[in-house]
Amino acid sequence: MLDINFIRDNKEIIKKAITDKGIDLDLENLLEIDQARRDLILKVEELRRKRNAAAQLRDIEKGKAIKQELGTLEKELAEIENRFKEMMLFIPNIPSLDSPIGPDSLSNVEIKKWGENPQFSFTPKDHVELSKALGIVDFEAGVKVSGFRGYFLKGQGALLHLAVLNYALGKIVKAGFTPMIPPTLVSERVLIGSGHFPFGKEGIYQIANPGKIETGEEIKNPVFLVGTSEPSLLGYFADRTLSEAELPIKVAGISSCYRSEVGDYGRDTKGLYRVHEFAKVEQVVICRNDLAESEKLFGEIQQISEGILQELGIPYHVIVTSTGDMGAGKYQMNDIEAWMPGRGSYGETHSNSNLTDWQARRLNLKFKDKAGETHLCYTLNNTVIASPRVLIAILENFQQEDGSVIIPEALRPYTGFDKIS
RNA sequence: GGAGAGGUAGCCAAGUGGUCGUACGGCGGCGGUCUUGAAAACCGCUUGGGCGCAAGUUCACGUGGGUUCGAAUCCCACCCUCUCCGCCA
Repeated sequence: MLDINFIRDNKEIIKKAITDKGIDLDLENLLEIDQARRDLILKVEELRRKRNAAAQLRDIEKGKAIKQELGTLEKELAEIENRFKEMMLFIPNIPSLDSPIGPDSLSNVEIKKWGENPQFSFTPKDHVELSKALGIVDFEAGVKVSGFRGYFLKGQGALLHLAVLNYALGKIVKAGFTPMIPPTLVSERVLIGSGHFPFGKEGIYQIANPGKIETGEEIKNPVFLVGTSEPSLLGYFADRTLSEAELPIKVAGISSCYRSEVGDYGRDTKGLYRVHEFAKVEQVVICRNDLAESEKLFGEIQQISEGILQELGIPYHVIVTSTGDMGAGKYQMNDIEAWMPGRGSYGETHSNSNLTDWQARRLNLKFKDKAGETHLCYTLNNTVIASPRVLIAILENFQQEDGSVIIPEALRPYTGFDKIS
Protein backbone atom coordinates (compact mmCIF):
# COMPACT_ATOMS: atom_id res chain seq x y z
CA MET A 1 0.00 0.00 0.00
CA LEU A 2 1.17 3.49 -0.80
CA ASP A 3 -0.07 6.95 0.11
CA ILE A 4 -3.04 7.87 -2.11
CA ASN A 5 -1.70 11.41 -2.47
CA PHE A 6 1.56 10.02 -3.77
CA ILE A 7 -0.34 7.76 -6.16
CA ARG A 8 -2.38 10.66 -7.54
CA ASP A 9 0.74 12.76 -8.06
CA ASN A 10 2.84 9.99 -9.58
CA LYS A 11 0.52 8.11 -11.89
CA GLU A 12 3.17 7.17 -14.42
CA ILE A 13 5.57 5.80 -11.82
CA ILE A 14 2.82 3.68 -10.30
CA LYS A 15 1.70 2.44 -13.70
CA LYS A 16 5.22 1.36 -14.48
CA ALA A 17 5.51 -0.45 -11.15
CA ILE A 18 2.21 -2.23 -11.81
CA THR A 19 3.43 -3.31 -15.23
CA ASP A 20 6.94 -4.26 -14.15
CA LYS A 21 5.64 -6.32 -11.26
CA GLY A 22 2.87 -7.91 -13.29
CA ILE A 23 0.09 -6.81 -10.95
CA ASP A 24 -3.50 -7.08 -12.11
CA LEU A 25 -4.76 -3.62 -11.26
CA ASP A 26 -6.47 -0.86 -13.25
CA LEU A 27 -4.95 2.33 -11.87
CA GLU A 28 -7.26 4.67 -13.81
CA ASN A 29 -10.23 2.87 -12.33
CA LEU A 30 -8.77 3.23 -8.86
CA LEU A 31 -8.30 6.97 -9.39
CA GLU A 32 -11.88 7.32 -10.62
CA ILE A 33 -13.13 5.57 -7.52
CA ASP A 34 -10.90 7.78 -5.42
CA GLN A 35 -12.39 10.90 -7.03
CA ALA A 36 -15.95 9.66 -6.55
CA ARG A 37 -15.08 8.81 -2.98
CA ARG A 38 -13.77 12.26 -2.23
CA ASP A 39 -16.77 13.96 -3.84
CA LEU A 40 -19.01 11.84 -1.69
CA ILE A 41 -17.07 12.61 1.47
CA LEU A 42 -17.64 16.32 0.90
CA LYS A 43 -21.38 15.79 0.54
CA VAL A 44 -21.68 13.47 3.51
CA GLU A 45 -19.67 15.74 5.78
CA GLU A 46 -21.78 18.73 4.84
CA LEU A 47 -24.93 16.76 5.67
CA ARG A 48 -23.46 15.57 8.94
CA ARG A 49 -22.63 19.14 9.83
CA LYS A 50 -26.25 20.13 9.22
CA ARG A 51 -27.47 17.10 11.12
CA ASN A 52 -25.31 17.99 14.10
CA ALA A 53 -26.53 21.57 14.00
CA ALA A 54 -30.17 20.52 13.82
CA ALA A 55 -29.72 18.10 16.69
CA GLN A 56 -28.17 20.87 18.73
CA LEU A 57 -31.28 22.98 18.17
CA ARG A 58 -33.62 20.04 18.83
CA ASP A 59 -35.08 20.65 15.37
CA ILE A 60 -36.77 17.29 15.01
CA GLU A 61 -38.43 17.95 11.65
CA LYS A 62 -35.25 19.10 9.98
CA GLY A 63 -33.28 16.32 11.60
CA LYS A 64 -35.62 13.69 10.24
CA ALA A 65 -35.32 15.05 6.71
CA ILE A 66 -31.52 15.09 6.86
CA LYS A 67 -31.44 11.63 8.34
CA GLN A 68 -33.20 10.23 5.27
CA GLU A 69 -30.83 11.79 2.79
CA LEU A 70 -27.75 11.09 4.86
CA GLY A 71 -28.61 7.42 5.26
CA THR A 72 -28.60 6.87 1.51
CA LEU A 73 -25.35 8.72 0.94
CA GLU A 74 -23.58 7.06 3.85
CA LYS A 75 -24.45 3.65 2.50
CA GLU A 76 -23.09 4.68 -0.90
CA LEU A 77 -19.92 6.02 0.69
CA ALA A 78 -19.36 2.84 2.70
CA GLU A 79 -19.57 0.78 -0.47
CA ILE A 80 -17.20 2.94 -2.44
CA GLU A 81 -14.84 3.18 0.54
CA ASN A 82 -14.69 -0.62 0.67
CA ARG A 83 -13.92 -0.93 -3.01
CA PHE A 84 -11.26 1.74 -2.64
CA LYS A 85 -9.58 0.01 0.29
CA GLU A 86 -9.65 -3.32 -1.48
CA MET A 87 -7.94 -1.89 -4.54
CA MET A 88 -5.42 0.00 -2.44
CA LEU A 89 -4.21 -3.30 -1.02
CA PHE A 90 -3.07 -4.22 -4.52
CA ILE A 91 -0.97 -1.11 -5.08
CA PRO A 92 2.61 -2.33 -5.32
CA ASN A 93 5.67 -0.71 -3.86
CA ILE A 94 7.95 1.07 -6.33
CA PRO A 95 10.93 -1.20 -7.03
CA SER A 96 14.43 0.19 -6.61
CA LEU A 97 16.27 1.36 -9.71
CA ASP A 98 18.80 -1.45 -9.20
CA SER A 99 16.15 -4.11 -9.57
CA PRO A 100 16.24 -5.79 -12.98
CA ILE A 101 13.00 -5.39 -14.88
CA GLY A 102 11.44 -8.63 -15.98
CA PRO A 103 8.39 -10.81 -15.57
CA ASP A 104 9.85 -13.72 -13.62
CA SER A 105 12.88 -15.39 -12.07
CA LEU A 106 14.59 -15.70 -15.46
CA SER A 107 15.33 -11.99 -15.25
CA ASN A 108 17.09 -12.29 -11.90
CA VAL A 109 20.74 -11.31 -11.98
CA GLU A 110 23.62 -12.99 -10.19
CA ILE A 111 25.78 -10.42 -8.41
CA LYS A 112 28.07 -12.55 -6.32
CA LYS A 113 29.49 -16.01 -6.06
CA TRP A 114 31.15 -17.43 -2.98
CA GLY A 115 33.02 -20.64 -2.35
CA GLU A 116 34.06 -23.46 -4.59
CA ASN A 117 31.63 -26.12 -5.59
CA PRO A 118 32.90 -29.48 -4.37
CA GLN A 119 34.54 -31.79 -6.89
CA PHE A 120 33.78 -35.39 -6.14
CA SER A 121 36.08 -38.27 -7.03
CA PHE A 122 33.00 -40.49 -6.89
CA THR A 123 29.46 -40.21 -8.09
CA PRO A 124 27.74 -37.95 -5.57
CA LYS A 125 24.27 -38.79 -4.31
CA ASP A 126 21.40 -36.45 -3.77
CA HIS A 127 20.08 -35.75 -0.28
CA VAL A 128 17.20 -38.18 -0.69
CA GLU A 129 19.49 -41.12 -1.32
CA LEU A 130 21.94 -39.98 1.32
CA SER A 131 19.39 -39.42 4.03
CA LYS A 132 17.59 -42.68 3.34
CA ALA A 133 20.82 -44.64 3.49
CA LEU A 134 21.85 -42.85 6.67
CA GLY A 135 18.41 -43.38 8.18
CA ILE A 136 18.00 -39.73 9.12
CA VAL A 137 14.87 -38.92 7.08
CA ASP A 138 11.84 -41.10 6.54
CA PHE A 139 9.74 -39.87 3.65
CA GLU A 140 7.40 -42.87 3.42
CA ALA A 141 6.39 -42.58 7.05
CA GLY A 142 6.02 -38.82 6.57
CA VAL A 143 3.58 -39.32 3.74
CA LYS A 144 1.72 -41.98 5.67
CA VAL A 145 1.26 -39.69 8.65
CA SER A 146 0.99 -36.28 7.06
CA GLY A 147 0.27 -36.77 3.37
CA PHE A 148 2.04 -35.41 0.31
CA ARG A 149 5.37 -33.72 1.15
CA GLY A 150 5.35 -35.12 4.67
CA TYR A 151 8.62 -36.26 6.25
CA PHE A 152 10.16 -37.40 9.50
CA LEU A 153 13.61 -36.30 10.57
CA LYS A 154 15.07 -38.87 12.90
CA GLY A 155 18.17 -39.68 14.85
CA GLN A 156 21.09 -37.58 13.69
CA GLY A 157 18.78 -35.90 11.18
CA ALA A 158 16.57 -34.57 13.95
CA LEU A 159 19.63 -33.47 15.93
CA LEU A 160 21.18 -31.75 12.90
CA HIS A 161 17.94 -29.85 12.27
CA LEU A 162 17.89 -28.53 15.83
CA ALA A 163 21.62 -27.85 15.75
CA VAL A 164 21.29 -25.70 12.65
CA LEU A 165 18.49 -23.66 14.20
CA ASN A 166 20.24 -23.22 17.53
CA TYR A 167 23.47 -22.26 15.83
CA ALA A 168 21.69 -19.65 13.71
CA LEU A 169 19.74 -18.31 16.67
CA GLY A 170 22.97 -17.92 18.61
CA LYS A 171 24.50 -16.01 15.71
CA ILE A 172 21.62 -13.61 15.33
CA VAL A 173 21.38 -12.93 19.05
CA LYS A 174 25.08 -12.16 19.08
CA ALA A 175 24.42 -9.70 16.25
CA GLY A 176 22.13 -7.76 18.58
CA PHE A 177 18.75 -9.17 17.64
CA THR A 178 16.12 -9.93 20.27
CA PRO A 179 15.03 -13.55 19.97
CA MET A 180 11.28 -14.10 19.81
CA ILE A 181 9.10 -17.17 19.77
CA PRO A 182 6.01 -15.81 18.07
CA PRO A 183 2.57 -17.25 17.46
CA THR A 184 2.32 -19.17 14.21
CA LEU A 185 -1.46 -19.13 14.38
CA VAL A 186 -2.44 -15.63 13.36
CA SER A 187 -5.39 -13.46 12.44
CA GLU A 188 -6.11 -12.23 8.94
CA ARG A 189 -5.13 -8.75 9.98
CA VAL A 190 -1.42 -9.43 10.39
CA LEU A 191 -1.25 -11.24 7.05
CA ILE A 192 -2.78 -8.24 5.33
CA GLY A 193 -0.31 -6.14 7.26
CA SER A 194 2.71 -8.06 6.04
CA GLY A 195 1.35 -8.13 2.49
CA HIS A 196 0.90 -11.91 2.37
CA PHE A 197 -2.78 -11.11 1.79
CA PRO A 198 -4.47 -10.58 -0.56
CA PHE A 199 -1.70 -11.64 -2.96
CA GLY A 200 -0.60 -15.05 -1.73
CA LYS A 201 -3.79 -16.12 -0.06
CA GLU A 202 -3.86 -19.61 -1.52
CA GLY A 203 -0.39 -20.31 -0.16
CA ILE A 204 -1.54 -19.94 3.42
CA TYR A 205 -3.34 -22.59 5.43
CA GLN A 206 -6.53 -21.52 7.12
CA ILE A 207 -7.50 -23.32 10.29
CA ALA A 208 -11.14 -24.26 10.28
CA ASN A 209 -13.23 -25.18 13.24
CA PRO A 210 -14.86 -28.38 11.97
CA GLY A 211 -17.85 -28.07 14.30
CA LYS A 212 -18.68 -24.70 12.92
CA ILE A 213 -18.14 -25.74 9.33
CA GLU A 214 -20.42 -28.76 9.69
CA THR A 215 -23.24 -26.74 11.13
CA GLY A 216 -22.86 -24.26 8.32
CA GLU A 217 -21.96 -21.48 10.68
CA GLU A 218 -19.82 -18.72 9.35
CA ILE A 219 -16.33 -18.51 10.79
CA LYS A 220 -16.28 -14.99 12.15
CA ASN A 221 -12.62 -14.69 12.99
CA PRO A 222 -10.64 -17.08 10.86
CA VAL A 223 -7.10 -17.93 11.88
CA PHE A 224 -4.21 -18.93 9.66
CA LEU A 225 -0.87 -20.69 9.92
CA VAL A 226 2.01 -18.42 9.00
CA GLY A 227 4.43 -19.32 6.23
CA THR A 228 7.14 -17.38 8.08
CA SER A 229 7.38 -15.62 11.43
CA GLU A 230 7.64 -12.27 9.64
CA PRO A 231 3.90 -11.43 9.87
CA SER A 232 3.84 -12.34 13.55
CA LEU A 233 6.89 -10.25 14.34
CA LEU A 234 5.56 -7.28 12.40
CA GLY A 235 2.15 -7.72 14.00
CA TYR A 236 3.83 -7.36 17.37
CA PHE A 237 4.57 -3.74 16.47
CA ALA A 238 1.32 -2.95 14.63
CA ASP A 239 -0.58 0.15 15.75
CA ARG A 240 2.39 1.41 17.67
CA THR A 241 4.20 4.70 17.55
CA LEU A 242 7.80 3.98 18.43
CA SER A 243 10.28 6.59 19.54
CA GLU A 244 13.13 7.40 17.20
CA ALA A 245 15.63 6.56 19.95
CA GLU A 246 14.62 2.89 20.01
CA LEU A 247 15.15 2.44 16.26
CA PRO A 248 16.33 0.42 14.52
CA ILE A 249 14.53 -2.45 16.20
CA LYS A 250 16.03 -5.85 15.41
CA VAL A 251 14.15 -9.00 16.27
CA ALA A 252 14.63 -12.62 15.31
CA GLY A 253 11.79 -15.10 15.23
CA ILE A 254 12.20 -18.83 15.46
CA SER A 255 9.13 -20.74 14.42
CA SER A 256 7.53 -23.46 12.43
CA CYS A 257 6.41 -22.32 8.98
CA TYR A 258 3.54 -23.72 6.96
CA ARG A 259 3.04 -23.46 3.22
CA SER A 260 0.35 -25.07 1.14
CA GLU A 261 2.45 -24.78 -2.05
CA VAL A 262 -0.72 -25.05 -4.10
CA GLY A 263 0.85 -23.22 -7.02
CA ASP A 264 3.72 -25.68 -7.08
CA TYR A 265 2.05 -29.08 -7.18
CA GLY A 266 4.35 -30.58 -9.73
CA ARG A 267 7.56 -28.84 -8.67
CA ASP A 268 10.29 -30.27 -6.46
CA THR A 269 8.14 -33.18 -5.44
CA LYS A 270 11.12 -35.19 -4.21
CA GLY A 271 12.91 -34.75 -0.95
CA LEU A 272 13.15 -31.95 1.54
CA TYR A 273 13.30 -29.01 -0.84
CA ARG A 274 9.64 -28.05 -0.98
CA VAL A 275 7.74 -29.19 2.10
CA HIS A 276 4.54 -28.04 3.76
CA GLU A 277 6.09 -27.64 7.15
CA PHE A 278 9.55 -26.46 8.15
CA ALA A 279 11.36 -24.34 10.70
CA LYS A 280 13.06 -21.03 10.25
CA VAL A 281 14.98 -18.36 12.08
CA GLU A 282 14.01 -15.04 10.57
CA GLN A 283 15.39 -11.55 11.08
CA VAL A 284 13.11 -8.53 11.01
CA VAL A 285 14.28 -4.93 11.20
CA ILE A 286 12.21 -1.82 11.76
CA CYS A 287 13.93 1.49 11.09
CA ARG A 288 13.33 5.17 10.37
CA ASN A 289 11.83 6.31 7.07
CA ASP A 290 15.27 6.91 5.66
CA LEU A 291 16.02 5.15 2.40
CA ALA A 292 19.80 5.31 2.79
CA GLU A 293 19.60 3.90 6.29
CA SER A 294 17.30 1.10 5.17
CA GLU A 295 19.66 0.19 2.36
CA LYS A 296 22.54 0.09 4.80
CA LEU A 297 20.55 -2.24 7.08
CA PHE A 298 19.63 -4.32 4.05
CA GLY A 299 23.36 -4.81 3.51
CA GLU A 300 23.90 -5.66 7.16
CA ILE A 301 21.27 -8.38 7.33
CA GLN A 302 22.54 -9.70 4.02
CA GLN A 303 26.01 -10.01 5.59
CA ILE A 304 24.65 -11.89 8.58
CA SER A 305 23.09 -14.52 6.33
CA GLU A 306 26.08 -14.79 4.04
CA GLY A 307 28.36 -15.05 7.06
CA ILE A 308 26.47 -18.09 8.22
CA LEU A 309 26.82 -19.92 4.92
CA GLN A 310 30.48 -18.94 4.80
CA GLU A 311 31.13 -20.25 8.27
CA LEU A 312 29.38 -23.48 7.34
CA GLY A 313 31.45 -23.65 4.17
CA ILE A 314 28.49 -23.91 1.85
CA PRO A 315 29.07 -22.42 -1.61
CA TYR A 316 26.40 -19.95 -2.66
CA HIS A 317 25.60 -17.13 -4.96
CA VAL A 318 23.55 -14.00 -4.50
CA ILE A 319 20.96 -12.86 -6.98
CA VAL A 320 19.09 -9.62 -7.33
CA THR A 321 15.46 -10.41 -7.82
CA SER A 322 13.68 -8.94 -10.81
CA THR A 323 10.57 -6.79 -10.53
CA GLY A 324 8.27 -9.61 -11.59
CA ASP A 325 9.71 -12.06 -9.09
CA MET A 326 10.03 -9.92 -5.98
CA GLY A 327 6.46 -9.53 -4.81
CA ALA A 328 4.24 -6.49 -4.73
CA GLY A 329 5.41 -4.98 -1.48
CA LYS A 330 9.10 -5.00 -2.05
CA TYR A 331 11.42 -2.17 -2.88
CA GLN A 332 14.37 -4.46 -3.19
CA MET A 333 15.02 -8.16 -2.80
CA ASN A 334 18.11 -10.34 -2.83
CA ASP A 335 18.04 -14.10 -2.67
CA ILE A 336 20.86 -16.30 -1.55
CA GLU A 337 20.98 -19.66 -3.26
CA ALA A 338 23.15 -22.41 -1.86
CA TRP A 339 24.92 -24.89 -4.07
CA MET A 340 23.11 -28.22 -4.07
CA PRO A 341 25.11 -30.90 -5.92
CA GLY A 342 22.11 -33.24 -6.06
CA ARG A 343 20.24 -30.75 -8.19
CA GLY A 344 23.39 -29.71 -9.99
CA SER A 345 22.32 -26.15 -9.38
CA TYR A 346 21.76 -23.55 -6.75
CA GLY A 347 18.64 -23.68 -4.58
CA GLU A 348 17.14 -20.78 -2.69
CA THR A 349 17.90 -20.75 1.01
CA HIS A 350 17.58 -17.09 1.98
CA SER A 351 15.48 -14.16 0.90
CA ASN A 352 16.30 -10.60 1.91
CA SER A 353 13.76 -7.82 1.40
CA ASN A 354 13.46 -4.10 1.94
CA LEU A 355 9.78 -3.12 2.03
CA THR A 356 10.31 0.60 2.81
CA ASP A 357 7.03 1.89 4.30
CA TRP A 358 4.73 -0.42 2.32
CA GLN A 359 4.10 -2.83 5.19
CA ALA A 360 4.22 -0.14 7.86
CA ARG A 361 1.33 1.69 6.20
CA ARG A 362 -0.79 -1.45 6.32
CA LEU A 363 0.27 -2.17 9.87
CA ASN A 364 -0.09 1.38 11.15
CA LEU A 365 3.47 1.22 12.40
CA LYS A 366 4.96 4.62 13.08
CA PHE A 367 7.65 6.43 14.97
CA LYS A 368 7.94 9.88 16.44
CA ASP A 369 11.06 11.78 15.46
CA LYS A 370 13.07 14.11 17.68
CA ALA A 371 11.03 17.08 16.51
CA GLY A 372 7.87 15.29 17.65
CA GLU A 373 6.55 14.50 14.18
CA THR A 374 5.27 11.04 13.37
CA HIS A 375 6.27 9.08 10.28
CA LEU A 376 5.78 5.58 9.01
CA CYS A 377 8.63 3.18 9.76
CA TYR A 378 10.51 1.15 7.18
CA THR A 379 10.66 -2.63 7.49
CA LEU A 380 13.09 -5.27 6.29
CA ASN A 381 13.37 -9.01 6.72
CA ASN A 382 15.74 -11.77 5.81
CA THR A 383 16.14 -15.47 6.45
CA VAL A 384 18.79 -16.42 8.97
CA ILE A 385 18.41 -20.10 8.33
CA ALA A 386 15.63 -22.45 7.24
CA SER A 387 15.66 -26.14 7.96
CA PRO A 388 15.34 -28.74 6.58
CA ARG A 389 16.16 -27.00 3.30
CA VAL A 390 19.66 -26.06 4.43
CA LEU A 391 20.19 -29.73 5.33
CA ILE A 392 20.10 -30.48 1.61
CA ALA A 393 23.16 -28.29 1.09
CA ILE A 394 24.95 -29.74 4.10
CA LEU A 395 24.27 -33.35 3.19
CA GLU A 396 25.05 -33.00 -0.49
CA ASN A 397 28.13 -30.77 -0.23
CA PHE A 398 29.83 -32.60 2.61
CA GLN A 399 29.08 -36.19 1.63
CA GLN A 400 31.93 -38.68 1.54
CA GLU A 401 32.56 -41.60 -0.75
CA ASP A 402 31.37 -44.06 1.91
CA GLY A 403 28.01 -42.27 2.13
CA SER A 404 28.81 -40.54 5.41
CA VAL A 405 28.51 -36.79 5.87
CA ILE A 406 31.03 -34.54 7.62
CA ILE A 407 29.41 -31.92 9.87
CA PRO A 408 30.77 -28.36 9.46
CA GLU A 409 32.99 -27.38 12.35
CA ALA A 410 30.73 -24.54 13.47
CA LEU A 411 27.82 -26.90 13.97
CA ARG A 412 29.62 -29.53 15.99
CA PRO A 413 29.10 -27.85 19.37
CA TYR A 414 25.39 -28.01 18.61
CA THR A 415 25.17 -31.51 17.13
CA GLY A 416 27.51 -33.24 19.52
CA PHE A 417 28.88 -35.30 16.63
CA ASP A 418 31.18 -34.51 13.71
CA LYS A 419 29.93 -37.04 11.23
CA ILE A 420 26.75 -38.75 10.18
CA SER A 421 27.29 -42.37 9.27
C1' G B 1 -17.53 -25.27 28.16
C1' G B 2 -20.60 -22.66 32.51
C1' A B 3 -21.36 -18.11 35.72
C1' G B 4 -20.03 -13.09 36.63
C1' A B 5 -17.34 -8.35 35.80
C1' G B 6 -15.14 -5.28 32.35
C1' G B 7 -12.87 -2.79 27.40
C1' U B 8 -12.72 5.44 27.31
C1' A B 9 -5.83 8.94 25.71
C1' G B 10 1.25 6.28 27.09
C1' C B 11 -0.95 4.16 32.03
C1' C B 12 -4.97 4.34 35.93
C1' A B 13 -9.74 6.16 35.75
C1' A B 14 -14.68 9.70 35.73
C1' G B 15 -18.60 10.16 32.53
C1' U B 16 -24.83 5.86 31.95
C1' G B 17 -29.47 10.00 25.87
C1' G B 18 -28.54 16.83 24.55
C1' U B 19 -22.36 22.72 25.71
C1' C B 20 -18.70 19.79 23.11
C1' G B 21 -13.27 13.21 21.91
C1' U B 22 -11.81 21.10 22.62
C1' A B 23 -13.19 14.06 27.60
C1' C B 24 -13.47 15.01 35.29
C1' G B 25 -9.40 13.61 38.13
C1' G B 26 -4.68 11.19 38.92
C1' C B 27 0.10 9.06 37.25
C1' G B 28 3.80 9.44 33.63
C1' G B 29 6.18 12.67 29.84
C1' C B 30 7.77 17.66 27.99
C1' G B 31 8.63 22.97 29.02
C1' G B 32 8.96 26.78 32.79
C1' U B 33 9.30 29.30 37.94
C1' C B 34 12.10 28.55 42.40
C1' U B 35 17.23 26.25 43.66
C1' U B 36 24.52 26.26 43.71
C1' G B 37 22.38 21.53 41.72
C1' A B 38 18.47 18.23 42.68
C1' A B 39 13.95 16.94 45.18
C1' A B 40 9.41 19.08 46.61
C1' A B 41 5.94 22.79 45.40
C1' C B 42 3.65 25.77 41.76
C1' C B 43 2.38 27.25 36.41
C1' G B 44 1.76 25.66 31.37
C1' C B 45 1.67 21.88 27.37
C1' U B 46 0.69 16.70 26.28
C1' U B 47 -4.76 11.45 21.06
C1' G B 48 -5.02 10.13 16.32
C1' G B 49 -7.17 9.61 11.20
C1' G B 50 -9.84 11.54 6.81
C1' C B 51 -11.63 15.53 3.44
C1' G B 52 -10.48 20.63 2.02
C1' C B 53 -6.02 25.62 -1.46
C1' A B 54 -7.78 27.61 2.93
C1' A B 55 -11.31 29.01 6.47
C1' G B 56 -12.96 24.90 8.25
C1' U B 57 -15.27 20.30 8.71
C1' U B 58 -15.89 15.24 9.84
C1' C B 59 -14.74 10.59 12.16
C1' A B 60 -12.89 7.60 16.27
C1' C B 61 -14.95 5.64 23.80
C1' G B 62 -13.02 -2.93 21.80
C1' U B 63 -15.29 -4.15 16.46
C1' G B 64 -19.63 -4.16 13.36
C1' G B 65 -24.77 -3.25 12.98
C1' G B 66 -29.43 -1.05 15.01
C1' U B 67 -32.84 2.52 17.78
C1' U B 68 -33.04 8.14 18.04
C1' C B 69 -33.74 14.77 15.64
C1' G B 70 -29.31 13.54 18.80
C1' A B 71 -25.44 7.60 21.39
C1' A B 72 -19.35 6.66 25.20
C1' U B 73 -24.37 6.28 27.41
C1' C B 74 -30.14 2.21 25.00
C1' C B 75 -30.59 -2.68 21.86
C1' C B 76 -28.24 -6.90 18.93
C1' A B 77 -24.01 -9.74 17.21
C1' C B 78 -18.95 -10.59 17.49
C1' C B 79 -13.77 -9.98 19.53
C1' C B 80 -10.76 -9.48 23.73
C1' U B 81 -9.34 -9.09 29.16
C1' C B 82 -10.14 -10.38 34.32
C1' U B 83 -12.43 -13.56 38.47
C1' C B 84 -14.66 -18.24 39.92
C1' C B 85 -16.04 -23.31 38.35
C1' G B 86 -15.09 -27.47 34.91
C1' C B 87 -11.52 -29.81 31.65
C1' C B 88 -6.47 -30.11 30.51
C1' A B 89 0.02 -30.52 28.48
